[in-house]
Amino acid sequence: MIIIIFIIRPMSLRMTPQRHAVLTLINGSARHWDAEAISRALQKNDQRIGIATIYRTLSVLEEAGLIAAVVIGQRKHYERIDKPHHDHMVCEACGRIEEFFHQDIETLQHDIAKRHGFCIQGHSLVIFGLCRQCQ
Amino acid sequence: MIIIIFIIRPMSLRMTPQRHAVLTLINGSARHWDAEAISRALQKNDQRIGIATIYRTLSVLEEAGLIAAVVIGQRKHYERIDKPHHDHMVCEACGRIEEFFHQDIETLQHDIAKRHGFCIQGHSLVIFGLCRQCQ
DNA sequence: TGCTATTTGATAATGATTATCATTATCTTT
DNA sequence: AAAGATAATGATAATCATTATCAAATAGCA
Repeated sequence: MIIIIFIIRPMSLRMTPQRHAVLTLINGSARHWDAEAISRALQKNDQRIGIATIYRTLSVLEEAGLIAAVVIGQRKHYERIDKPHHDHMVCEACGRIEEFFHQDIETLQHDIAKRHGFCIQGHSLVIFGLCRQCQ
Repeated sequence: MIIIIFIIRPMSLRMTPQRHAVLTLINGSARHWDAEAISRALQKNDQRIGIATIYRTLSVLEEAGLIAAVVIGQRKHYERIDKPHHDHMVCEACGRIEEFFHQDIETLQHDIAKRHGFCIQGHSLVIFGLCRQCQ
């Protein structure tokens, strides 16, 4: 599955070493990344990529459907695209991001949106508080 | 109720004309405001307040519990504090923000957080899509 | 290999927000 | 009403995340 993601790319999207590095990093775990974190992590691997390129690359990869973006707090985060839909719990103390999925919540969201005559394109649900470790 | 909100202020918080203007504007309707919108609206009323003061005032009023803040998209919005808890549906086309409340969703959120050993401090639920008018 | 169009990196620019600082003003006491 | 202490303002500089610019580099195709 991961291999397929690497090989398939939209028409005219070039696979540069920089894009490959970002994609590999993001697909290497379930973690959520912001641009800064990606830059730092790649630098640690002796892969120095300009910050402007990081932002551009993330934007291009997202548009191409190769990675997923989610806004948590006031910042954009990125994660691998092959995860099923989920929402987030964010620890206010340590910043840890946990994922969750609850079918009933999904369903009720659709119900209430329909009741408002609203055509859903997506949703963002973030529960913030303290994780188990920080309590 | 509104009158009480105006009169009661935390110790050492001074009630300047600027703060009064912002508070009055926000409490004048159920609308959601960002800093820029507030600045523009007040200017229209010939109340010219520096943008730095708008930001400061919003921050102070929020901390004092006199207004409520909510992050929608990547920007902070402010609204009157006397509304019951609610979440938001945001139209991607026109920007309109509708409010909703669904007790079952609230309950299920508590359930799943508990299951994760997570101590909830709050949550943010934004459904984005197209409102009735924009479809 | 050559060519074309895309992409990069460094840096400037942008926009939302916050910090700074001299000046102003609120609020309490006298 | 005046004085005094301290909070608040406005204008502008600074900060930060992000985007735009542009010359140089490079991916990918013929």
